[in-house]
Amino acid sequence: MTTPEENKLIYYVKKWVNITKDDESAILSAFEQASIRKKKDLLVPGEICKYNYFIIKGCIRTYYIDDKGVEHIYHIRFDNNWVGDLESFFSQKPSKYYIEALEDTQYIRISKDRLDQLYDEVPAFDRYFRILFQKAYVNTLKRLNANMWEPAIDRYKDMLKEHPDMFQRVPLTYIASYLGITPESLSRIRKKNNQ
Amino acid sequence: MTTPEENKLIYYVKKWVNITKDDESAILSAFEQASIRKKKDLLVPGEICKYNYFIIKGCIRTYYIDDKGVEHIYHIRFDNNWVGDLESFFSQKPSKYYIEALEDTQYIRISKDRLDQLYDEVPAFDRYFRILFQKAYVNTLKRLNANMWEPAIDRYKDMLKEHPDMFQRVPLTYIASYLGITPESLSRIRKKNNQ
DNA sequence: AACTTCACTTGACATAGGTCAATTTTATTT
DNA sequence: AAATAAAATTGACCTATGTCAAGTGAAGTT
Repeated sequence: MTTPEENKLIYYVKKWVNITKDDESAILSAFEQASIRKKKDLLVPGEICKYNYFIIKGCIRTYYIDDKGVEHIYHIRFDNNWVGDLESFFSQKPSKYYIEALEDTQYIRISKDRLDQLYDEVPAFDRYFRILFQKAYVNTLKRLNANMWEPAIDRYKDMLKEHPDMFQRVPLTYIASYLGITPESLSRIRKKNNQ
Repeated sequence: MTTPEENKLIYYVKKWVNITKDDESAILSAFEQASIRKKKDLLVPGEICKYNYFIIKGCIRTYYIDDKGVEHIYHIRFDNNWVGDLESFFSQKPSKYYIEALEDTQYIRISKDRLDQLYDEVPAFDRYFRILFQKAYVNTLKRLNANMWEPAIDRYKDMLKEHPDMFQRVPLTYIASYLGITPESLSRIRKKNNQ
């Protein structure tokens, strides 16, 4: 009944909260499984973000395009991570973002209504997301701090250390945007770092 | 039994989740009320952040001091907001931050153990914090975006618009740090903005 | 009221990183 | 394999913001 794909979510939920067998099946039945091909969009600006996505395997980026036509990347996420435009998802108002697959990607997804239902059915799931958001918030504060007060080369070295896989799987242009610099600057930083 | 101070918290909790009268008293009994004078610290680096604080009235900043001795301000918060070093609070490991009163401040506080208890007693409180962290996360992403991709003058104008009170209550030096610039730059930006 | 400290402003100069344009390298498509 | 497109590099130059130092003003303290 439960595929290995879905069980990956259960595995990660159990890392943080206790759930019963009943909870497990309630959770699993709330998700749909799907996949998307490289370069295709899960969401484009103007659309409402109807789902919250959990990546089983693959790579997803979220970004927006500013007035001058420049892309700015918020997130690049791999296996076993959540993605979505939370703001649009929770308000059910149109999004400003693109959510795009950078690799062929398998995911599971849950709609807002279904998630709200699930929160009522399985209070532990409320707690799971409380913990998840808490961690996401702390991490984003750290990223903010690094972007405000650390030079780009330190942010680059940090990423090399924390996410070496990123450089295998994602073009440098995207990594540059995620780090808050231009591709040219990243190129120069890498050159300096290799000498 | 319940003072007006404590009821402010209940008022804000009720904005987001439904709670019973029993829940209300469970919540209220979990908090202690206290106050702190201007320029005094709720937390200094090396200490564990034992409490999460809800400001009833006053102003609190959180900041750290870098290797070069420069202060960097994360948050400046007024009445009806939460403050604390979440990372230290949840891990119960030593903090890197100062949490300091910028005005004489009344607050209520809750310890980690008591909060964990409360989450079990009142599942709605879990949900309340889920929603709170979710919002904090989205807001921090916006702040990150602004700091990465918008010029300082836009961030300044934004603050003028969204938090005009800030300029009444907080020295410009602190506002500059919060905006991610030096006091000198803020001074020049303000000059330019007035002409 | 005088003293001291802190907050703010201004100027001269420095620098990290951005911009634009050309070139090379790598990947994708036919 | 050739053709095309996309990604990455490099150089010359620019700009926003930082740094350091001096000066003025405002606020808190004795």
